[in-house]
Amino acid sequence: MPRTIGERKDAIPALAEVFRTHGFEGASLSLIGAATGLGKGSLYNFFPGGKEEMAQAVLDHIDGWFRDEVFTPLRQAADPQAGIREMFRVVDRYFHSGRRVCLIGAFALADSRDRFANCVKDYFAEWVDALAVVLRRAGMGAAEARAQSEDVVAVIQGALVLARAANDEAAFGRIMRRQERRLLQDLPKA
Amino acid sequence: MPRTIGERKDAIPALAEVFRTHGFEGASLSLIGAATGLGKGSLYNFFPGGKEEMAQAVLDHIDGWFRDEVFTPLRQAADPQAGIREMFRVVDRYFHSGRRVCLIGAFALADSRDRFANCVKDYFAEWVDALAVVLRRAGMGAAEARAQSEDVVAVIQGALVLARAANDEAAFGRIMRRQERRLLQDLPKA
DNA sequence: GACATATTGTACCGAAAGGTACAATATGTA
DNA sequence: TACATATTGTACCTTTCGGTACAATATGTC
Repeated sequence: MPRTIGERKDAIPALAEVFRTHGFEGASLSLIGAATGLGKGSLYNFFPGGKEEMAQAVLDHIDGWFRDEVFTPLRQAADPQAGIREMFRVVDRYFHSGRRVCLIGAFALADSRDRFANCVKDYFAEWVDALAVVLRRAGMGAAEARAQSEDVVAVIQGALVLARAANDEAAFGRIMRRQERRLLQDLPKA
Repeated sequence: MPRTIGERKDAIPALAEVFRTHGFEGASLSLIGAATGLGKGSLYNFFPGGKEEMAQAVLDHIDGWFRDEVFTPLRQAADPQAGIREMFRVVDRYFHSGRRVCLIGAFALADSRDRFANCVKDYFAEWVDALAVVLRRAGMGAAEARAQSEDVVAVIQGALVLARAANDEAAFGRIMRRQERRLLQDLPKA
């Protein structure tokens, strides 16, 4: 039954890049067409809801990726310390060491936030929550775990802003490494 | 000589709000007209360069404001501790305790960064630099002062992202207060 | 009041936006 | 090969975009 000349999900990485680079408003259908190599026919075949559905698909994909590669591993880490270290490693890789922007963070600042409020909200809430879980498992009190998690997630987003503003990818790595060290130091001694 | 029915600078706060809310691409001339109460005639009379000049004027205004109210007071604070506390107070007020977004941070994430690269870059560089100056004056080593400053500026930007993403203004205040406390604690004892 | 200059509203422009319609084509199944 | 379905390119639609032209008006100076 499936015709499978192209597939909807094949377009998602290219879509993500376009939205990351130009934002929701700035990502015109002609840019999207160029980036994905798809004409309007295919685009509206795969995403009948137009741009909004395309962006939603990208957000869902990112959500899923972070759940599988970051949040769940964090929550289930056998060794909390190792789990935290792994989170920083994976996140650094995901953001291309600061050369890549967080689409959800960018959407949060623009008025596209209202359009995708649930996704945007849940993404950060889940991240903070997962990190808090592993910190508690490392022996930290509930209140401090929550506070530290909020700070870490915030600083990661801020580091992306700073790195891109200064056009200095190295800044992202510096900030991430310092944050990792501080967080591990603040862990109760085993 | 000046006709002074309206004035260019009177439009800047409204312009800033529009760009903050909708981003550069999203701020259409009709939105701008509605927000400022000015028709195209006036708009292009005051800003012959169009949208780009309007945004540039807003960025310049923000730059100047932060220089006068944040950076210079920081650098010249008689008492470094008090200066730092004052910075957090002024910044919290400026961002309406997290209800208001940082236009320059938002521009940094969007592709408007390239258009206004110098402004965006200098804003953060100056902030980090001014904070590092006061930290050194408080007795901190040069390297650590720089690192701490970078972290603080990053976390402020990240806090804005988080607060807006979660639609939870209180988050901004929480993160700011924790950061202030941590920074003051890390100061060398007098 | 007359004049030069600043300010403003309106009409208009070409280009590009997002989206729709649909005929042409490719594919898998029988 | 014939058929049903999925995919795709093209032409086209309306609306809005940023911007320009310019006549009308308001203002200050003399």
